Amino acid sequence: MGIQKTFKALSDKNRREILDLLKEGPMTAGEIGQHFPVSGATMSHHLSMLKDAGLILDDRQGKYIYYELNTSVVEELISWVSGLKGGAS
Amino acid sequence: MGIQKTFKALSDKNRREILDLLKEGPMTAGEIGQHFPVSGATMSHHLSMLKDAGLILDDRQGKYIYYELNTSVVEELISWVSGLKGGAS
DNA sequence: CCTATATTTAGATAATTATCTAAATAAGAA
DNA sequence: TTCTTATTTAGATAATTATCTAAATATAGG
Repeated sequence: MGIQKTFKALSDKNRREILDLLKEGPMTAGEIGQHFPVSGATMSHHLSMLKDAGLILDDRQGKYIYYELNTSVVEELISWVSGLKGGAS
Repeated sequence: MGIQKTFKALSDKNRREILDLLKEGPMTAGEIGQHFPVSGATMSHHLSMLKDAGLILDDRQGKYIYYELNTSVVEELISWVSGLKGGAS
């Protein structure tokens, strides 16, 4: 994964809003898509970037793919950002 | 400022490395530039984005402009990221 | 197997961004 | 003022990215 992909993923407003949505719990790609004025293909692309960055996990259940937050990478992020405050590297 | 500019600023590796450098203390644009294989104009552009995001502050002293970390925006960032862990929005 | 639904992948295009060179601005020193 | 140095701004270009439509894949249910 790496911090580069994480920040790239978070640099898009739609993707940050997807994460916000997923705070409420797992949701299918289609359900997530209903909250945004973009095509399913575009939504799939955003989900793919978030997944590649490790920020979300996917879980196929039959026809549906459920996405959920992966908070373990959030820890890594907080650690990086906190490092900015910490003082000399 | 806003979280959008902050994440956009952090989505570039060079800019994150500039912040890393500035952990050691204030530095002029020229000194920062020496650490990267880019032109002065490109460095100026990166510094401008970091400044616009509120991540650094500038302080002209004669011919030089010193840049330094601005940790107050780092707080805002940590808060946003922590919100991902926190539970329902 | 065939059809319908959910999602992704492929390919194209428009917008954004990183970068460069050249020119402009700012400041100190001769 | 003129020259030199530090930095930014302007304008152009190449690379990246967000988005779309159309086609492909995956799965469930007749």
